[in-house]
Amino acid sequence: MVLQKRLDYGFNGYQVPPMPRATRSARRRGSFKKKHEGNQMCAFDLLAIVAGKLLLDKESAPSSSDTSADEDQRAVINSAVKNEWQDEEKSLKVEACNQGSADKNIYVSDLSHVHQQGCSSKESLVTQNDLNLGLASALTKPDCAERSNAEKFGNGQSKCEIGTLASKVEGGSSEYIEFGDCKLEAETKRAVKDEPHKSGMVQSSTVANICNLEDPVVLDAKPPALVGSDSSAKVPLCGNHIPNSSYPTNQDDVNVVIRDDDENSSGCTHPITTKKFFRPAPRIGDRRIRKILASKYWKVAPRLKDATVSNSDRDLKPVFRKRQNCYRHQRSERIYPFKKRKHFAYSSPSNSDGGMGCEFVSDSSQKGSNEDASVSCSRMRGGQHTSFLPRDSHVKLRIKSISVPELLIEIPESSTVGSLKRTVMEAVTAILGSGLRVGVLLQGKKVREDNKTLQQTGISRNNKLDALGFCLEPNPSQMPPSLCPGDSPFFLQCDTPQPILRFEIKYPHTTGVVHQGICAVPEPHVNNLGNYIESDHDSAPSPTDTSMDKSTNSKALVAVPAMNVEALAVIPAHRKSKRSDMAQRRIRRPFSVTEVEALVQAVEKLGTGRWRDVKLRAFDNAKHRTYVDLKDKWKTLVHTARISPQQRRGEPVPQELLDRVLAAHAYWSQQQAKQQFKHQQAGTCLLI
DNA sequence: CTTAGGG
DNA sequence: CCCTAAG
Repeated sequence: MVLQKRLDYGFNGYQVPPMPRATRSARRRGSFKKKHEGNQMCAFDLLAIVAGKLLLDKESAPSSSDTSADEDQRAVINSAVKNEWQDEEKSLKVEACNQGSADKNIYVSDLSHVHQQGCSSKESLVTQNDLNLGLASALTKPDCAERSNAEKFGNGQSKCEIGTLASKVEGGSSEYIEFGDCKLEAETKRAVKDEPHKSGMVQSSTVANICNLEDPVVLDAKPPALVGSDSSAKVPLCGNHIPNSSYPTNQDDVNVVIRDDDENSSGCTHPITTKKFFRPAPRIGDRRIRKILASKYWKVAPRLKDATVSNSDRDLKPVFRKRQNCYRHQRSERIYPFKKRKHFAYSSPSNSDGGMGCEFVSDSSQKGSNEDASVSCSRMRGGQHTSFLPRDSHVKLRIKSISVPELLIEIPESSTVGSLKRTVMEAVTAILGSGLRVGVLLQGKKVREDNKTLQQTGISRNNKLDALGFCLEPNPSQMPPSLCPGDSPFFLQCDTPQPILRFEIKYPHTTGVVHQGICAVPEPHVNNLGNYIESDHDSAPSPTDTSMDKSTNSKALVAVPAMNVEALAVIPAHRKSKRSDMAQRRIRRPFSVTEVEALVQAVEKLGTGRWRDVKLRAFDNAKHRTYVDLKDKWKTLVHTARISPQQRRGEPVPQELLDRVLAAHAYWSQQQAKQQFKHQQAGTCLLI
């Protein structure tokens, strides 16, 4: 059992931080380019990552808030939940909604799917004020004592309503770990984060296993996508619209499912598993990121290695380390402007955007409907294609959801929040940057014949397109040969038949608040993971454990038919992944006169060749000013001082300061010249 | 990582 | 501000 953790994210105008700067080495390799600009992750991506897998539903929220509507809505949700959790492996449910404004509600849950409704699951959440996201992880495939409980819960409470848990957990204590602008609830007791001051709020979460697994077929006929059918769109799914009170409350049940931190510390609940899974990383590094691709790792972008660089600090002399840390920290604290990510939902007109399920709409006048689809992602509405016009064969589809690769992340408990942020960001960046491919699913089956026409394939406006879906898959071409599917049976056996990246946040020591990963992993898999993690992430996992629960696989397949390892080989891996970029240009922050003065003063004292010292001396707490920035500023100051006042721009710098700049510059230039002269002298002397 | 410089 | 070469 991997996860009994309940996580909560409270998003409130979440601003997506930019990808971390590329490391120097990365940049040197030319793997880091500005072209990445504009490909920022959105909060939702972050969530996806954190959750390991998730499903995001977006619903247009009508203004209506009447009770009966809510009831209906709830029914829909319940249905959705039921479907979503059909598979035991699904362990997370994330929900979010855009408060107040009745335009967007987002529900996120497991399955590595992101359902998009309306158009913006891919839209930056940043733009959505008052957005709250709630994520709850539930138990997964238990094999210990809790399993029985879980099953009991799952079966007995299979009809558990989505709001039930919310109400159950309500009032529970919770601790949050700041995570970006969102908070990660470390405590397991509550699934819902309530923000009273907000007009809306995250309303509820669901726990895995609450649904019976008896009929997997149902998924095919009734994909998750359908959950939020039209009717649901009429009523806000989240926020205060749904009275929590109306849901049964059963704290006990919640407890059963959700693991408590205390339990973890004692380690009695899942002694073996947990320990293996979260045992402290030997010495690999402060941060390790593992990405597992179905049966193997997806090689993490080179820069991820940088994360381990910090380890070397330990070997450094204290002073030196301090210095490095200082800068590292500084960099990590850089603030980047947000840019809407254009990854899937809005870009790549040539490819259908990834998504699970889509909506076919008759469109007699339009062609290239795929483009439209990407722009207006919305829920598939079964049987809504009523207005088809006979003469036009074009199909218009709206991709409502998308499968998000999973990631595996491991990070020491002692890590800073900042490093956590960076880690996640790096992982996401690596994934997104490694190239994704779109897979097409029909009736739950992968459509591999790229050359077939839509009609031949059965994707036509005349057919029921309920089961049409898209998914994102790692691009094989981006993976190291050794990591290609098929090479290692190991992961093929795991619960993740699809080339999804498994992402987990792990805390080596089980004493902390959050020890559990965020995604559900079957026990066997967990063990393997544990071993795996021990090794360097470049090494291939050893196929030691073959006792995987195949039944799990099948379930997973049913639930997530989109991802099929084999499919990877089918699709040509040609396109050079347009790496979505990782770092973004920092926002421009003009120096204030005060800063200039401080700079001038420091330079007067230290000279022009010791920018690090200048930084430490005068800008030690200005995390956004790097020594390079200071150096550059000095450069511009000198230039400014030399040009006529009329040519100067921006906030005028007092002439007095400029004079000092010139003076200092002249002085230190002279000193520098002298130094060089001395060196030359010495050199010549030696030669002579 | 820091510096120094070009862009 | 970014990017790189160089130390």
